[in-house]
Amino acid sequence: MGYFVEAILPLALPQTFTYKVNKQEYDHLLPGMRIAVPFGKNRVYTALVQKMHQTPPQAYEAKEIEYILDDAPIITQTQLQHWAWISKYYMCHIGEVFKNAIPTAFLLESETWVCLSEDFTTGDESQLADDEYLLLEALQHQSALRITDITEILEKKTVLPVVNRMIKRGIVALQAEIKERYRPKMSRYVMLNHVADGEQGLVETLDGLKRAPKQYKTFLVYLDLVGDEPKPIKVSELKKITQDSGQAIKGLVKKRIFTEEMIQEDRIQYTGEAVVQPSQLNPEQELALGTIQSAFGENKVCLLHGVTSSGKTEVYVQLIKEALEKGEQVLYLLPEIALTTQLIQRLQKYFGSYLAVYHSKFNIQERAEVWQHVLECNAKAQLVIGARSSLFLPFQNLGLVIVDEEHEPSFKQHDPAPRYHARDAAIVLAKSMNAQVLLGSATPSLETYHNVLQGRYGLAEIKKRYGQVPMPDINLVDLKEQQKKKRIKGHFSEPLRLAMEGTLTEGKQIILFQNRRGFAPVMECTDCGHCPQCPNCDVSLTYHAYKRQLRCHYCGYYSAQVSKCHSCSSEALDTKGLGTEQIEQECQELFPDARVGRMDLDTTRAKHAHAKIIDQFTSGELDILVGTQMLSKGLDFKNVDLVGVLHADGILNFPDFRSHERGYQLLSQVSGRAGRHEKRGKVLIQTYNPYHQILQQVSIHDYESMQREQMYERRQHAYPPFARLIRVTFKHKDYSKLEQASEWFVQGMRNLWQDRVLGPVPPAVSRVRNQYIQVAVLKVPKGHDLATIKNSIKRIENSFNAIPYYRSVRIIFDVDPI
DNA sequence: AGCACGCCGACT
DNA sequence: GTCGGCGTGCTC
Repeated sequence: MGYFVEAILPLALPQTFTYKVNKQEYDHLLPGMRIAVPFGKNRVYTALVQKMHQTPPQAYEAKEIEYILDDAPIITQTQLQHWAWISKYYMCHIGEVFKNAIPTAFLLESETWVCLSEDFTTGDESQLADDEYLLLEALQHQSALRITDITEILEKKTVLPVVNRMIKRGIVALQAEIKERYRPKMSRYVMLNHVADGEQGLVETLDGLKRAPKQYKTFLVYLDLVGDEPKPIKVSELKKITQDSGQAIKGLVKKRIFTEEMIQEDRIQYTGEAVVQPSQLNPEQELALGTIQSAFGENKVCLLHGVTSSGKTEVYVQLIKEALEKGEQVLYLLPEIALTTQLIQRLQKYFGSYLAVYHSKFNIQERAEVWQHVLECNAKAQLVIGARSSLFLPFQNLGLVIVDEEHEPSFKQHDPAPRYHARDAAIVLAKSMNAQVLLGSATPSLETYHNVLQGRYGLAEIKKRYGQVPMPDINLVDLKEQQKKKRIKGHFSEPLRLAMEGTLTEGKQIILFQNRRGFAPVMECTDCGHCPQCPNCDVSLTYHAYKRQLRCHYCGYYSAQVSKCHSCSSEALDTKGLGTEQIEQECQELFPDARVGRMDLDTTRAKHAHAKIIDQFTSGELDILVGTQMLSKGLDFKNVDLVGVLHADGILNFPDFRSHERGYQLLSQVSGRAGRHEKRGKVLIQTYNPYHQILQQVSIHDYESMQREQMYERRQHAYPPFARLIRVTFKHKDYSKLEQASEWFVQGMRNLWQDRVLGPVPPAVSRVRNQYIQVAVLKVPKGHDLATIKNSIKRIENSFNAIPYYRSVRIIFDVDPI
């Protein structure tokens, strides 16, 4: 007898682990609380209590827990069940779900510290080796050192033998310390003091500052930055604009015109109250709302299929409002790229302080805070808007889930495990909590649409744009013909150039869309055709003009630009291909007076670069914006009249069964950026194949035909939504071992499922970070029991791992891969 | 997943 | 002879 706890550790291990607790701890602990537990020789992990019991383990002696971290569960029972579902459905370990689901601030990490032993006395240093002496000396200056510090001090990789020798001789000792990972980043902000508030106050204040020109200027800049509502402004930002050394601000604080406060970064945006009542719905929206509500009445998931800028958000707002009034929690899921300040500010106007944002870009304390609010059903986070991971928040009283841009592939987590689809997991979660689910899109995924056609989901449609704005006028430009007539300059056809010229003269804005960085320029030798390759991955290096470097997009490898061909030593090197950078340059050459901006992963990796470019574009500081797909989501630019797609074929011609569906979605979404207000927008799509079905369908906004044709194809070839896929990826650095091993595994699968197994084949990029890759796919037709099949795959994996030679090959399962 | 342990080649 | 590489096995 005794008291035990089953603990989930944040590791990719199949089982839970059993620890011993005393009676008192046993009475206190509940499933969902965190505990610190010893694991292995020298480590401590934050684990989660899965359940309590009194059955001692047979095969080993359970260790005691280190201590308890919570007074109450931070994970609900429902959530634990949902985690179990995710780990089973997506074939991953529960520990991986745990690690991914929880804000990192909740996962303490143990760190081993080395310090001088208590019974060490100076005097016996004489027999020490050089590095031992170095370590001792370092410890006499600093009381404790991390292993990584020691690695630096001794300038070698393996320092543990040295440390161990010294432990044996009683000179040093180890300390395991648990530390909180998080340290909030505070910045100084200033805000208008209440005294100076109001029109009257402002005038008086300005009068009072007449004799302090620097302060006067600073004050004006502040007013300019805040706009109508008083909010704190970062001191460093203010300083930068006013070129102030800090004296002026100090003066203003001293005069009590400003108040000073330290505010945590990123937390600033969600103050402020609801200021606007939701607007009246138009008849189409009203109708859609009714349909949605009746689907909810039958406890059905409902799809809201509304064309771009049909005002789907207003319908959401209505539903959210109703749920909030009932005191229910609401989760609003969006793809990461659509989580822009634009949308958040808009929702904030309606819901004010009920709104919380949960998103990986926010700091970990902020996330931990939202977590707490949700757990306590606090009104401050009654409405959560976030990317896929917000699915894991500890909702207790969830009433409504909205999955906006439901078709977006980024709802599926790719790496690391759990490789879950947020939309699908949200539907499962909502079912278990009796919450309603609304999926929204202008271009629904075929999976969802299939469910609609089958009658499983309800369907509400809005076919008109909001406020009588007509759908954009989409034209296809035949590049082949243009080429024949020699009308192409760079990558711009004549119609596109003319349209751009016209738009610029009218003072309107242009968005140019160039899909994916895969088309980034590669260096090529014009003599022998050689093109520099990444030494670690199976891809060509791409040329980045702004740093004059060749870079690998897969592993980050880079080299200075080469001046000679490695293969034939010729100096005739040229960049070919089509990247956003090159388009930007060409734009500048064609329209020297236009102000051109660019947005892609490279320009926007820096923290606020993204927002800055969008701001510049919105405020009219830029005329032309060149970018990748991140431009297609959630942005509402009022002044854009023209959208140009430079090379549509690149979107349609890649070898994936979803490429046509994806192409339709992408092009429709991008086109939707044109003419969102008043005037009818124009879209020009350049292509070598203007008769392509998908392009034709895009140009007349014919989702219906696209859907019907694609469904037919999918049914013919037994692809989703008519079958489920399970992808198995194999990775190893030894190519021939990988080949043998994957062949062995796939043979095992083929014995059970014959020709429904595809592969193994190397993927498009067959080596990344020096690891070779093979991929196999199993098609599971609808009606087969997925759980049984997964068990069989797991059994094959077990036999596979029993073969020592194969065991080092990494196997990754991806259920419903995207 | 980490991380220790143990075996083997390549350098002082 | 030690250093550092990598394969193997274990973690309650």
